[in-house]
Amino acid sequence: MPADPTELQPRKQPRQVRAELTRQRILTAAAHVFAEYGYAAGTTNRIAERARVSIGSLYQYYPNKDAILLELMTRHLTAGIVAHRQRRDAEPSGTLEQALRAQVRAVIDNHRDDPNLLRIMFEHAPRSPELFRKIAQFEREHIAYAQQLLAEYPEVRVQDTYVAARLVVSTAELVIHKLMAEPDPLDVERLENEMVAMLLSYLTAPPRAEGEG
Amino acid sequence: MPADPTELQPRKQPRQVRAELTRQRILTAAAHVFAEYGYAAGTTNRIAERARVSIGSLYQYYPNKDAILLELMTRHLTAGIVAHRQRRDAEPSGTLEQALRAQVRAVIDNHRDDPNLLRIMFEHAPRSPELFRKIAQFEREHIAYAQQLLAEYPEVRVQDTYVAARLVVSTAELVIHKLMAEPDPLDVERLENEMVAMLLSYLTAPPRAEGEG
DNA sequence: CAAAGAACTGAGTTATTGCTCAGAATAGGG
DNA sequence: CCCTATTCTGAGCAATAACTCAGTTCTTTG
Repeated sequence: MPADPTELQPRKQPRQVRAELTRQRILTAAAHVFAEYGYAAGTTNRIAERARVSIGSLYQYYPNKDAILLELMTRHLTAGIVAHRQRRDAEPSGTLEQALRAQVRAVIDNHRDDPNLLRIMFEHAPRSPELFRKIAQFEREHIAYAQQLLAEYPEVRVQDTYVAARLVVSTAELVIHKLMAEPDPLDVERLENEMVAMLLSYLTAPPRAEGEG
Repeated sequence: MPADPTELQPRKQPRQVRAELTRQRILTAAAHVFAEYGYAAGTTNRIAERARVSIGSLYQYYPNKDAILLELMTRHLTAGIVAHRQRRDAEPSGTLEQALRAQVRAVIDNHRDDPNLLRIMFEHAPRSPELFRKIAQFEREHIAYAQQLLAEYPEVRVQDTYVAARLVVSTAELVIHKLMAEPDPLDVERLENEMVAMLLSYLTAPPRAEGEG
């Protein structure tokens, strides 16, 4: 439990090429080890062993175990944000259904990347303030984008686009990850269609009178 | 990591009243300690200390740490299943909206119980086969009930009630827990209404032609 | 090619924690 | 009130894992 936040920064900046390679090897090994053993049982010695690097080298670049997971998460989220912005700025969104489908696909692809590592990072997040902050920031950006998107379509008839955006983003993320996971993963195409259908019908349903039903 | 499944059974059955009290104190203390420190940092010594019981006593009733969490989870799920069956068998379900609302409310109440402990149990589940099995069984029952419910309402126009049931159950569970959690929890009443609206519109939307939109 | 410093090594230190066990305290039946 | 069974105690054992550091190897540079 690091009290000093600088303790999460890498200890030394590599000056030689081999050092950069070592860093990269450690990171790759950590991703595999965490995904296979989980965070607690993914020991630093195991990571070093898998990276074919001595434990001492590992601690030259990462002051502690948390710092390794933090960097993995940072890289993952950064890549996600970049891809996200590219999609947003590149082509026009098309119909509402197309836009929703694009978002749903992105989550599905994200899951396929490395479900185990992903799960471990998100599980560990509540105990690591740094991770928590990073994820929260990412989510905020996600929701802001979704809200902005909803505002573009007149057929979206929800009362409050902020609440709707949060609901849509959470639903897509959580439910897709859940239903793609073991045991009994759902057929991906089916899942995609149902998810799009659900979000679409929610967003475009006529506003309901109080106490209707 | 217990290899022998009998290692998860309590070691001895209490014969005197004080023993039963000790057992209960340990369990209550464990719930608090796990909720506050998480599973890894919630050490058995801390639990014993909080229960004002010696560490030796703890190990007379629980063969290892996992067994404590397992019993907490078992009690929680059992209570959930019982309440669930009572709701199902007691009154008629009413309209579809009313039935959905009842389910959504149940999840909300469930969350309010003890969100931290709940999160920890579900996080730890993947690493504990026993826990995993218990949860899976509970979910299966949940889905089966939902599927049966959907079949009762002609206005439900989904293709496959099994898939729809899984979607509905997962969505309610995950999204509610997420949006009620820190940071920035949503207003509960609002959440309830939106969730019901989303599920209802999904279930009753007219079937969509292929490639529509 | 030699000196300086960057990078690497891995046995060992330190701290933590799950869990044991020998014995003390308490309860209940005769 | 004694004897046996039950319950409780807590110092300490054993295992594990994060992390250090003194010394070695490799790179670069003047």
